[in-house]
Amino acid sequence: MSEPRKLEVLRAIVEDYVHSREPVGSKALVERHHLGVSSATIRNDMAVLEEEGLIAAPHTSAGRIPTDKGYRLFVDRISQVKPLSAAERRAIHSLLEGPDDVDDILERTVRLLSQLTNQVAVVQYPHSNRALVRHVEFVLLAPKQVLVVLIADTGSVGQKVIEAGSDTSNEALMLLRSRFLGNIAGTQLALLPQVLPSVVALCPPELRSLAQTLAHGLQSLSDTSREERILMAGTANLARSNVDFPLSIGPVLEALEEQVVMLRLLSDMGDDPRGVTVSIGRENPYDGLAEASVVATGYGSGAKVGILGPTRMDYPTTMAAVRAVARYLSRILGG
Amino acid sequence: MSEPRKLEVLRAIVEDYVHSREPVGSKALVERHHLGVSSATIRNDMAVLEEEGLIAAPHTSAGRIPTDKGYRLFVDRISQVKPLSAAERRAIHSLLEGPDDVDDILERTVRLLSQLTNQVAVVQYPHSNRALVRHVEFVLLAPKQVLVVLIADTGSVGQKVIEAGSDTSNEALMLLRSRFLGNIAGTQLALLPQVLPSVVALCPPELRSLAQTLAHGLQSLSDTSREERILMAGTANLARSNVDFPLSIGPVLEALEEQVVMLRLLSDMGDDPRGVTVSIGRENPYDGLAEASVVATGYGSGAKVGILGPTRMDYPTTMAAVRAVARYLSRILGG
DNA sequence: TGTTAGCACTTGGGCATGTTGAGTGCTAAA
DNA sequence: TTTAGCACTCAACATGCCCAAGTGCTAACA
Repeated sequence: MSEPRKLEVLRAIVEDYVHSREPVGSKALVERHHLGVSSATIRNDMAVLEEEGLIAAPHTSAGRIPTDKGYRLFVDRISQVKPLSAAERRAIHSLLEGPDDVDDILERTVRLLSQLTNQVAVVQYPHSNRALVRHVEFVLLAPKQVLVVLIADTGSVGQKVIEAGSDTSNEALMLLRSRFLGNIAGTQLALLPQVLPSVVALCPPELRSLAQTLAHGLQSLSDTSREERILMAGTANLARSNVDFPLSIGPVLEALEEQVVMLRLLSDMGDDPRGVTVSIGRENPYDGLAEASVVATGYGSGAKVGILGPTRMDYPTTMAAVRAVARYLSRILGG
Repeated sequence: MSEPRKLEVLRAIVEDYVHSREPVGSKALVERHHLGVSSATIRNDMAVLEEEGLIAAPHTSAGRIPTDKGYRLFVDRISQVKPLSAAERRAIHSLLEGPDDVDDILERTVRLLSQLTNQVAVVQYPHSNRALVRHVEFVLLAPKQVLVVLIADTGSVGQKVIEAGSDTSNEALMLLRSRFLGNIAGTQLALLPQVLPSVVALCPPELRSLAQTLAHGLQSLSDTSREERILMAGTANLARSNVDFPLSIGPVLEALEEQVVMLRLLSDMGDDPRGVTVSIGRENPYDGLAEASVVATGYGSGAKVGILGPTRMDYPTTMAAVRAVARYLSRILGG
């Protein structure tokens, strides 16, 4: 058997199966694709493919379906990313051009991506390493409760309520606010952990403890709050794509609800700067996603966008959509 | 037939069906509940109930299942709200006592409620009519782009990016900020629409247009941004509860994703201050929820909490959980 | 008048059986 | 290496059958 034809057969099987949702047999293959050989030859090739673990037969006399490994090879070596249709490009343009809030943009992005791919779309809040401190605000909510607000020049706003060890006055907060602001305005968020201690040291001794608490709050706002959130849309697509045969949708929904799981999933995926990364079926670190694939890529300075869907998905088109959306996102939000 | 027994039969049918998921017949009924009569009598009663549209038979020789109308009567007249178990009370206490962020509290609330009821939990952001303006911030993001931040004394933070008509300087924003702050600090958010115009009028003519834009931004932050958001958790429960027979889960997921739909749904439900409100099956204004019920109630100053699940749910227990959670929420967030 | 026992009737679900068609693997020839 | 041919396998579907659960009705009963 010739190597190129073998790949061609695999490609045909994947495409047909994705399209029809049914195991594909040798005869149907030669009819739909004009490979220049007979069904018997295809059968031989299929036997080899099966031996190599690239395809499998649900039962003795049914067609073959791709295995995770088969999809993997398909994605890595065969499929070429399809260009988006003009209509899709237009959709991306028009939906993402409104120059609004970061939150707004992200929300529209997931929506768009889920509609484009008919899958569940997920986006991580952008990394803001290079963001600078714009403003700091301390608001006294209760005698021992302070709301800490950190505003970056990128337009992202972080907030957190913290507990003060002892009663606090508005005056003290005013004072501390100007101290902090004077010293860290314009500083990179990423550098806060290094800068904050010295600011605390400058504060009057009687406020030192409060300052320490506030600094701690600011720091946690700077590194975690934003980057560790995700947004998603299109969960209804899960139900749609599995209308006939029951992929267990439950575990998938559970995974989607656990932000921690999704975040780990996304960050575990290599950050291939050339293109999108695909994680197929059991390659996923989470058991509930054994029948699902994730297609994701980075945008901006390292955060992820992507989709999640059944292993049986149209990889070329999906990958194209994810890549395109990520590019626009990078452009809009800046590197 | 005696009226009280008829109701008793309906109650028994509902309870058995909720529990077993299977149509319940006359014989099984007399066995499991010690009504003092024979199955034949029950059959007669059932015939009457069916005539009144309270129960229905899937096919000729199967048991009966409650109709929407049957559930309605059950909820309105029969079921008495069950007290929560001690364990459940404890769960509510411990999970909601951490004195954190509003967002934090709400997030934990939906989680708790979904676990308590095994349904999808939904909570609307609290109405903050009585909240006072604590702070206002304008941040220049780009020459024509300003981030408007509004902080209330309740700890809620609203933010929005707006487009300025012409180039803007930091100095101008500084000036406007202090003007605004001086005039509206301490004002009720709900009163902003009345107060803001006069503030704008006080600004220097050359900044009047910008001030107008900013005021508009503040106003939209005050009335809409927070109250029109919802949080939800437990969508995976949808899949679980319908594992055997396929309630079309797709439309429900779609509804859940559309915040607008959910918001309307919640606010359309009467604001019965005495207890929880239930909307059953086709009573729901949204078609996709024809096989679902919503159990909700108000908390704080009018926002809603509730759950969504299949019509075949354990109403008494669910209602108890919703009510209990709402009470705690009111207590924590203050009226 | 309401309740009960008895009985004929309906019907979905389970089961055993038969049939069909798609698809395979193998062999022998080209 | 490819191909035609053929025996074989097996899920899916259909058919017929029986059974159990459940109903509605009628006639007797308290």
